[in-house]
Amino acid sequence: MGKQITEMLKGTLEGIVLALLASQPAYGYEITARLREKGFTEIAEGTIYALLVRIEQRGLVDVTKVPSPSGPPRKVYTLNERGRDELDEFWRTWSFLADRLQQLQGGK
Amino acid sequence: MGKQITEMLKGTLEGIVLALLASQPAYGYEITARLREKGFTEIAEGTIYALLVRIEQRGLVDVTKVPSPSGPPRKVYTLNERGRDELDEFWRTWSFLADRLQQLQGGK
DNA sequence: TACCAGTACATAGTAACGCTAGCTACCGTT
DNA sequence: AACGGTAGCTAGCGTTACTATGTACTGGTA
Repeated sequence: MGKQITEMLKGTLEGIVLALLASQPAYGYEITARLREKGFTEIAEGTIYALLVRIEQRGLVDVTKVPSPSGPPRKVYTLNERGRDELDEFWRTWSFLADRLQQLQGGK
Repeated sequence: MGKQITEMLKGTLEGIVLALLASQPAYGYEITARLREKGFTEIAEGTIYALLVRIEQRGLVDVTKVPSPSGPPRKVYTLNERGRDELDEFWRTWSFLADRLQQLQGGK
């Protein structure tokens, strides 16, 4: 895939990560791995860490530091109330866009 | 809607405009109006003109100047071969993303 | 011991894009 | 003359993903 996916991810990647965290808390390295499993093979690690910094600063997640058996300590992110609100809003916005694009794609 | 849609439109707005042009040629002012009809009420005119400049420079459209009965001359944009290729690629990328988001939204 | 791969986090600089806020200009009506 | 609708254009800004690189902890192996 090319640059199109890079631009499309702007605005959606945050929602994707919030959705992952909604199913269960996770740390950065783990999130990157999960995304790769789900088909997002080209997302750079650095992108995820930067995004996590942002959502932490906006107060969408709670953070705890947990020792790792196989490396440096992990920063585990848990979605909080505000994060869930933001995720709801994300799904509404996404649906708005997806509905309209489906119309465009199907009907002439 | 808030800032989420602004970020989400990055990458998709171009595809949306290409899709509009695929159904029939149009000029900037007209495209803005059509978008508003389709529910994209908050897209600024300036955004569309800048986008049209970009896709013209990338050679995705052919341009002809047509006199208007009610104002300055119109720049009519017609999707060409490369534009159609780009649009196909856009739909593939969009489907990739939409499929994965649907999985995320539905299944836990 | 030295090296390396895997794990885990972080950041400075860059490119791309939509938005804000303006501007010019043509036309018909008031 | 003034105004609203039509039509196009642009400089500067904020946000975001990517590139590239660095640090550091652990365990295995040459």
